[in-house]
Amino acid sequence: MYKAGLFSLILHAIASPSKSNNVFEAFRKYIREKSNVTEEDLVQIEAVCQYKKLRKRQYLLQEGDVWKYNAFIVKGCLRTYTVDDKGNEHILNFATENWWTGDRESLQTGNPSAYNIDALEDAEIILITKTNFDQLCNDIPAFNDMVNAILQRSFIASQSRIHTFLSLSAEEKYQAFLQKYPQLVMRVPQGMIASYLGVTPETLSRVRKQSSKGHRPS
Amino acid sequence: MYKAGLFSLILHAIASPSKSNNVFEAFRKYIREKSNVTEEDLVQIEAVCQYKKLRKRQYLLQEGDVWKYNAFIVKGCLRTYTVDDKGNEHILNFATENWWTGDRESLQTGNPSAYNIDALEDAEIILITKTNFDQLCNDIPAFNDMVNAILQRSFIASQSRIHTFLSLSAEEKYQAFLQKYPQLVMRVPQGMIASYLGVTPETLSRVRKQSSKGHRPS
DNA sequence: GACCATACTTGATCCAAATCAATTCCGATC
DNA sequence: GATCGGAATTGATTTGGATCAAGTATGGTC
Repeated sequence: MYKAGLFSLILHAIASPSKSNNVFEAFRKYIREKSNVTEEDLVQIEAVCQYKKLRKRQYLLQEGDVWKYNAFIVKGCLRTYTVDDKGNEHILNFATENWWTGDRESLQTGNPSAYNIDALEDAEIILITKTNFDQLCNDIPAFNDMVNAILQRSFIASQSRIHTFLSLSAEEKYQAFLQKYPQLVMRVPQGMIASYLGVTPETLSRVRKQSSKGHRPS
Repeated sequence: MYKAGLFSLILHAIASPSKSNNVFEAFRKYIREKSNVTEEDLVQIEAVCQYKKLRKRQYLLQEGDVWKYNAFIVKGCLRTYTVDDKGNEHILNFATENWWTGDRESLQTGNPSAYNIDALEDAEIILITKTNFDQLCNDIPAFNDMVNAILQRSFIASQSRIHTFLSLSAEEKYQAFLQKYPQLVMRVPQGMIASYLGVTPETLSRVRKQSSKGHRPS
């Protein structure tokens, strides 16, 4: 245990540890695919990247803390959620490999976050502070464009999720989720999917039973 | 009637008609407040603006059409909504003075829109085609920054609305709406607010009755 | 391989909100 | 100022999903 802690300290201290090379390679690949940055730009980007490991159940952000980064997920699965008075969790989103996460609102305003973010699986993450990130956006137009394209897509997705709440039943929301995020269904506990859809675990369980009856009655 | 049509044709034909001067002045004011564009930039921006009037109930966009603009509202109130199989309307958002509207998804993908946008009151709108708009973003960094800031805020707001659906009751959603958009409550028919909140008009009516009992029992 | 904690299922009951069905209340139009 | 049509209210009833309460896997740990 103590050894592991020491090792990760070393990882942080040295510039390009062997382990995180793979990590950055995944990040580089992502950026190359999504934008037209040059190799020199990539060097500048990597220079401000921090590497972070999370074990399952560990927090990336806790309610009440101010969020100061942009977080890119290299490996693993995280969730953003709140806990209400009655202790119920409400999941705002999941994020897996090649997605970004964090609390844009807290980042923007500097106010304490209303959200928790934790790891559903062991995870590896790249963090860039807001200051550095803004600098990158200023210095590298292609990076800026990429960031805006991502934001645009996020917004469109969230509009579509709102529409889901306005117009679909529990069953329909689940079917839509299956369509949209088939990989997540395998990775995420069912109760959390229920929470994401805004229904109880019991309801989702029944919905699944029902719809399995419909298809292929064996 | 015919006269009015002729007049608006003339409005379109000439460069800076007296009437739309006021319109552009409102737009200029907005941009000056929200960004650091120069007066020359403003000239470039205005050069690509189209002016459009809508009467109450008129459509800005109909389901199935491809949306090609960014629309700034100078005056009036519009809504974006869908109609489901049973004929129920689901309102995704309202937009009033100094807001932008349109369908980002259709604009982005070039696919036919799933949404309708129409005017709840007579409205005056400035339209900029996607092509021109992208050009402005390229040419004028301050304009680009403004646009991204707006998108950022829209995303944050829509996250917060999602949270609303996950965690609040009908009554709580209405109270939150009152807090967030007090002006809209006066302008928008109650049934449409119900639709925006994802409840029936009957439920909203009862919710209001209940909560009025609670406060100041006369 | 026994044990425990956590997730999932299943059943019974309850409740918030939907639906169905009249009124009543306006604001626009003649 | 009478009339008409859409909006809001109100009431009665139904219902989808929540809640409460056991069971039943299932995966992780010793």
